[in-house]
Amino acid sequence: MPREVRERQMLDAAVEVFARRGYNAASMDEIAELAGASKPLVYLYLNSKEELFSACIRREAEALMAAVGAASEPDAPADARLWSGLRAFFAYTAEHPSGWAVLSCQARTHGGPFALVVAELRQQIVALVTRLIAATAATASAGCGAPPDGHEVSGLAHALVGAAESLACWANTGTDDVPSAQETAATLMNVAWVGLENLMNGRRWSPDGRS
Amino acid sequence: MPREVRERQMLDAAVEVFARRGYNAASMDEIAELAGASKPLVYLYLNSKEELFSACIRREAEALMAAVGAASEPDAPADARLWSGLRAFFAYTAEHPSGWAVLSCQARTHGGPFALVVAELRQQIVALVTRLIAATAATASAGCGAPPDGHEVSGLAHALVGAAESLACWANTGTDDVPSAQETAATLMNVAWVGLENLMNGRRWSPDGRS
Amino acid sequence: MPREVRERQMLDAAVEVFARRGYNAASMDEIAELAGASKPLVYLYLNSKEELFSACIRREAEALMAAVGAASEPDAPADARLWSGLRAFFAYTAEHPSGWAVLSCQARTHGGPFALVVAELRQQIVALVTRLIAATAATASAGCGAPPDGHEVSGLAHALVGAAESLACWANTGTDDVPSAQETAATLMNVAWVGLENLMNGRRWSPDGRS
Amino acid sequence: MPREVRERQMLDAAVEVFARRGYNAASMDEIAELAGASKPLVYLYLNSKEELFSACIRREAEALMAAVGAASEPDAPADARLWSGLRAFFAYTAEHPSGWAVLSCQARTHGGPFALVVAELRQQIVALVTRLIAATAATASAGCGAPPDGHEVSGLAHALVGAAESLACWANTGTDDVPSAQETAATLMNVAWVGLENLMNGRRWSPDGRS
DNA sequence: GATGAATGAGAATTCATTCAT
DNA sequence: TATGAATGAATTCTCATTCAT
Repeated sequence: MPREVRERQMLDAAVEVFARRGYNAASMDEIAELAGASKPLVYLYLNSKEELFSACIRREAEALMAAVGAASEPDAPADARLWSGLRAFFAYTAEHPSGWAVLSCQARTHGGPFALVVAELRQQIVALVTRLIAATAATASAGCGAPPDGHEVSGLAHALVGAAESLACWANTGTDDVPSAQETAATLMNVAWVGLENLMNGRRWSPDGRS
Repeated sequence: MPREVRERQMLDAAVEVFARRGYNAASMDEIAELAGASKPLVYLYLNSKEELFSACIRREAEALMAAVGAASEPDAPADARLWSGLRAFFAYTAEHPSGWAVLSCQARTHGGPFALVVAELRQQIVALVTRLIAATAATASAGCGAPPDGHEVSGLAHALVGAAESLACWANTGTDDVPSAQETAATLMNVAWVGLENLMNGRRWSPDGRS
Repeated sequence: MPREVRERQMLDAAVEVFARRGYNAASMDEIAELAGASKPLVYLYLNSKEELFSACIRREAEALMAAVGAASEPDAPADARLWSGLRAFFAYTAEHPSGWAVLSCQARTHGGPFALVVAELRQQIVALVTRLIAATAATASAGCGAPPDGHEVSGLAHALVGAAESLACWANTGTDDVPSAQETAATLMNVAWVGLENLMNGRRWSPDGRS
Repeated sequence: MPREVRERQMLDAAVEVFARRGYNAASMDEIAELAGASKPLVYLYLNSKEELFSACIRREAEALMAAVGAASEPDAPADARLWSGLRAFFAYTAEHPSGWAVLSCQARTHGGPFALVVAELRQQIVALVTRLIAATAATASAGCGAPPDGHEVSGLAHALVGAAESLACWANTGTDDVPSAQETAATLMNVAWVGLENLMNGRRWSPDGRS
């Protein structure tokens, strides 16, 4: 069996086991067994548990970015692109729960290199969303009001991404009657869009009274 | 030294170590040392690593709920209560990063009993937020429009809680220029409030055209 | 069982096994078993294989130096002290073959800290022997001839120590009809003493003709 | 590439690696890589790690014997032959430190077949030296005194060989200001020659008084 | 003649856990 | 109430060795 195939099998198995057990509790024995290979072979190809984990994170991060990136037609209006991206994000995380679990939960609980890769991934996504929101705002405000405050747009993007992450994570834990992926995407989109509109119109909530 | 004090010290130490190392990598040796007690004593009081972890989760969950609950004066208007709750939530998680880390990250990565406790906690919070939003909506809509759809309110609550969780988690990782707790609370409040208002006014975003 | 006793047993076992198998082939399992303790206990007391080996070397080096040092009455004439030292050296190495094997063979084949300790031990012994030879020379030459050349004395000391080491090592391999310890000591003493006398009298061997 | 050449490369690599790492720590991977061949080929030619090691020892032992043997013109006087042999020995060991390290250190730390080959080598050298010393003695005593005692000659030979071995070993460890090979040879020659002379003249050192 | 692919066995080390005191 | 002493069971990782090609 050629090396490439074996390596993919190993990564698949590793993602699965890391997601199920967490980094520390995941044993190389279990990974090797699930991959249908012997432990020495895993070490021959992937050197160590840390490198294996690292490879998993990189692969999953790239796949997720690719999935989200592929969803948006570059020429569509910004809001449509945001919508597509959200749907793709929820669809992908729903279809690859293990990969998403590794990215969102496991990788973050480890300092150093792992967290960095994930932080970078998140940074990219936030930047992308910020751009989309800003573009949406520009489009929408064309005929109506004040341009939005950059800082607030950024805050909105962070909140949106945070909500998306958390909801995706939550949806994958399974047991509850969580809003479906499609529903969730719609709600988020709604919040983002209407929130944006209000921001443009200067409507705010403030502790001491309504704007 | 009375048992109660010792036990608290142990739980404090355990929360700290679990947060720092993760469940598996946390060693009973380190916990015992940090607690200033001998290992057999830890076992005498808390039986096993799992029970110790479980006790940590329960204590932290209750403390968080208490902090959030204490923040809202029951007679204040709903939006003020939501605002207070959000501020309390961010304040508490910022002041107890270890406890929050255990709740949000460590506990979720372990199947079975642990995740259940956390799920329950979340359920309570979502329910609370849903009530608050609904009340806010009722108040706000008093003189203006249609009553909000329960399902959508629930979606909004989920998104809000998700965003809050994720942002709190993110804020605790520290290194980046993350919006401050106060700022974040304000942004979330804004989104929730204006989102709500729009929902009441029937304004929606939909894929095929603006409402 | 008190810790000190256990630790000594462990060191005894370790010296034995290191001597028998060599550093790398020695397994902690075998050492623990021979010490009558469990492996974790060995690690608890002696931290790692390297530290265990290091502790063995230090202990054996000190014991050897002590044995040789204790043999010589400081007020005896230098040649008597050399004689006592040689006998003590051969007696000790014959009685503690494992310790000597570790010092002479195993420790030298490992770079870094181990070799350093052994090198230091050897340095001390060579220095001691050099002093003794020089003193012997001074005594002997009192009424007869030229003072010996320091460099040659040093060379003689090196050769003597080298011969002693090698013969002790050889004697411990056992199987052959090797000269007994006592005999060997006598031969070496003879060589040293007469060699010295000749050196003082200026008699040398040279390639192109006899002295 | 013809088999013979390959085999020599493999042995060269093996000697190097065995010397550097010791028998157990030497890995067949490293040897194969250094030899520029694949591991299966090494196994095809040399069957196993033990056989490979054995082959190394045999080759190095023969080469050393050959070098020492080639140095002495059979018709020269015995002392000149001893002198030539010593110089050749020190020259060879200095030029082939890895080979000498394998012979002197690695091989001895392993029981069974390996030690035997080395013991045999040593036996041959001791025998040769004994013959040379005896011949030297015969020559020297021609006109002067008692024939030397065979047992003592043998003791002298052992001491001489031991000193030579140990000094060669020591010289290869490098770092210290060890007497140079040439110097060492001279010192040893001197000791041997004058020791011998004294033996012939019946001068001895004895514990209870000078001869 | 030569090798990429593969593994069973065993190495050091750590940990949760329990007695005897 | 408190602990020093002790361990069985796992974990990561390495290595000599063998096929199928």
